[in-house]
Amino acid sequence: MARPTVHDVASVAGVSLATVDRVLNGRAGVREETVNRVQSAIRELGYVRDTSAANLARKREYRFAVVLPQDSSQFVATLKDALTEASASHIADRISVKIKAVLPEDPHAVARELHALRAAKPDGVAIMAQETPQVRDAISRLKADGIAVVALISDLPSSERDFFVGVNSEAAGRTAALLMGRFVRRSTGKVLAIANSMVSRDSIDRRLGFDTVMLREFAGLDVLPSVETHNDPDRVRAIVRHVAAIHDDLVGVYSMGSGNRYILDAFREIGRLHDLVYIGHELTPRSREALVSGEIDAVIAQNVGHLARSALRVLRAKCDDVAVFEAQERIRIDIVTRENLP
Amino acid sequence: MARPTVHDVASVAGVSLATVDRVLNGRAGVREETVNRVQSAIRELGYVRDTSAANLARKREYRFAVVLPQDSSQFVATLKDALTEASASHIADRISVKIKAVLPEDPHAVARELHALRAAKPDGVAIMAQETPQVRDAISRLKADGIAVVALISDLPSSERDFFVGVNSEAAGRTAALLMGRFVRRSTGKVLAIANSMVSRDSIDRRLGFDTVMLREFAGLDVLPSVETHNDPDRVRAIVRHVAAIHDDLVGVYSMGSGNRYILDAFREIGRLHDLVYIGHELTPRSREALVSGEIDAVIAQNVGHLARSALRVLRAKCDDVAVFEAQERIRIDIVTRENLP
DNA sequence: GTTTACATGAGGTACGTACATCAATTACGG
DNA sequence: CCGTAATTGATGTACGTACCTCATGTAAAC
Repeated sequence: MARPTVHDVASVAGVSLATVDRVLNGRAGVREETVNRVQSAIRELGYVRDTSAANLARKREYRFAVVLPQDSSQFVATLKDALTEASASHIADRISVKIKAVLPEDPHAVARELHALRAAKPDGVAIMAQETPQVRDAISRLKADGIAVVALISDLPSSERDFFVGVNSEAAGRTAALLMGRFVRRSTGKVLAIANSMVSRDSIDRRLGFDTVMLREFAGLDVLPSVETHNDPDRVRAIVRHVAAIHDDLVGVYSMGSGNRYILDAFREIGRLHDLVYIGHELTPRSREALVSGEIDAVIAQNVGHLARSALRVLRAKCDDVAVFEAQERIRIDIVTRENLP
Repeated sequence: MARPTVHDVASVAGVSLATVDRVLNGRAGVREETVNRVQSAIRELGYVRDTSAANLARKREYRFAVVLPQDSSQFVATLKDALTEASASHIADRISVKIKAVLPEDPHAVARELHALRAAKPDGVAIMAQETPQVRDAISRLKADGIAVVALISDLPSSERDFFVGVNSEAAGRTAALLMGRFVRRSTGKVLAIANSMVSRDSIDRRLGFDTVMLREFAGLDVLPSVETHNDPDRVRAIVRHVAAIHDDLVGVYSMGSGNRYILDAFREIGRLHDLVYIGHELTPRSREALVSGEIDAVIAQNVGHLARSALRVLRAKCDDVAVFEAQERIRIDIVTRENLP
């Protein structure tokens, strides 16, 4: 009835505690035959290591680092808060988290930070960055040092990262398209797709997903070529005025990046905010306000609290070489409207 | 730097380990002045008890029970699976979960089960049931026995439950209405609101929320009086045919309960499934299929995995008399479409 | 036969906490 | 000043695991 312990395993396998310990912790000096005996005893009893007791005995401390882009975006700020909160609630689990901010759009800065991190010998690193050869290389070195690595928000698929904590951007774009197509009441018209920058893989994938669904299901709506704001208010204003002037049949705006501020401001200035369907990404204090006021119709979001906790859990699992509980770590694509605001 | 232990507290407070222990565990025999000294030392050091070590020493076992309605609904089935999975992933945390199924719609059956549970002296109970005087009373007795109680899915607000794990039904209904209003392309028409039964508080609240938003924002759409299916396929078929015949301007269906099967079947029979906007509740294998095929346009859901894990976490927190991490336990109202299916 | 390497056992200490026992100190009423 | 009760200290054991040392066994190599 009670949970079996190493003692039970030892007596069932007919060996001493020390041998069970050697097998469990992969230490040398045990004949293969004995290893098998111990392992079948483990299976027979359904023994599972008591991680909390093990961590206690080990005085284990998980030291994690999170590399985030150092930009003023509210999304990154809320993510940072969530990480801080999550690590605070995890002090009991012996997890400490250091947050490192690096200049975004500079692959060398990220690689430098990752390189610097190696010296601190953390147990795991979560990285939110664009995939570049430099970053891939730095991750490779971290892995060589035996450090757990997870990609956060943006996947780094061709790197050696252990796991990706985030959502499928293409599906997020498809979801945005579905809402756009269904929220727009007219069957024809133009849709503006606007992003901070279209060099990031996420933006590209979102656009891809968006176009897929728009073409397939809402062929009457015409998605204009993506425009880039580069986070410049003047540029945004110019673009918006230009687009609105040229296309008198503009019916919707899809803001692919997390920065909605300047875009909203520009549309508000020309008094078009309430008659356009506006779909954006990420829930921030500002986008929340805009949802409530009806300026934004829906936001495609990922729960930052979930992201933060998930990243820490996955890193810990990778450190302990334990299977990740996939169902719990699958980040959902949240659709947030003014009525289901969390 | 390192986490303070009872030893540190003892030396800072200038008392022995035994005294700190007495204070921490609320045992008698310590002068009030000394208690204060110890407590200020705890505050000063920021000491937090190492729960895993404490549980180890205590040989603590959390024995929880979950009372669910014994119906054949897929939603309850998936919830049960999620609970089983969650408890399996929590064996490491010394949590064991017993699931009890009781006849739904029978307050006496629930009360009987709760009464029977008292004998087993569990540490906590999660209850999914309608609020009735009998249930309220039974909860009261559980609480008197010092058992932690959380309401699951449906709140039991005027009972003595410690916490509610679930979503605000009224907000869920509002969300459904927003999607209905925006998905329907015509500005006038009839909307059918259909439920298994309208006696449950959840259904009433959903309907309330639904009407609020429909009236406020989509006044052209007329929501018909709620109809009850009582889970009877023949009855459903009759209702659906009747409604479709009378109202040739039927544009949408809001299925307020979790059972979509018969309703979908009936609409499919009369060939109306693809030209009606269909909004339902809860993600089940069947509703998932219907989303993919386009028969259902959106589903308002709650993540059952999250619900299950949340219930267990909250019960444990209540047992340890520790604060609940609110942000993590807030269940979101998920909007699920074919494009963001989890 | 002796050396050597390897395999295993036996036992201890530690982690941070709980809990029990008993001795020692203090305070107070008579 | 004594007796008694309340308070506090000192110490030990336990929880399940990790990790260390030392002893002993065995078998192959020399």
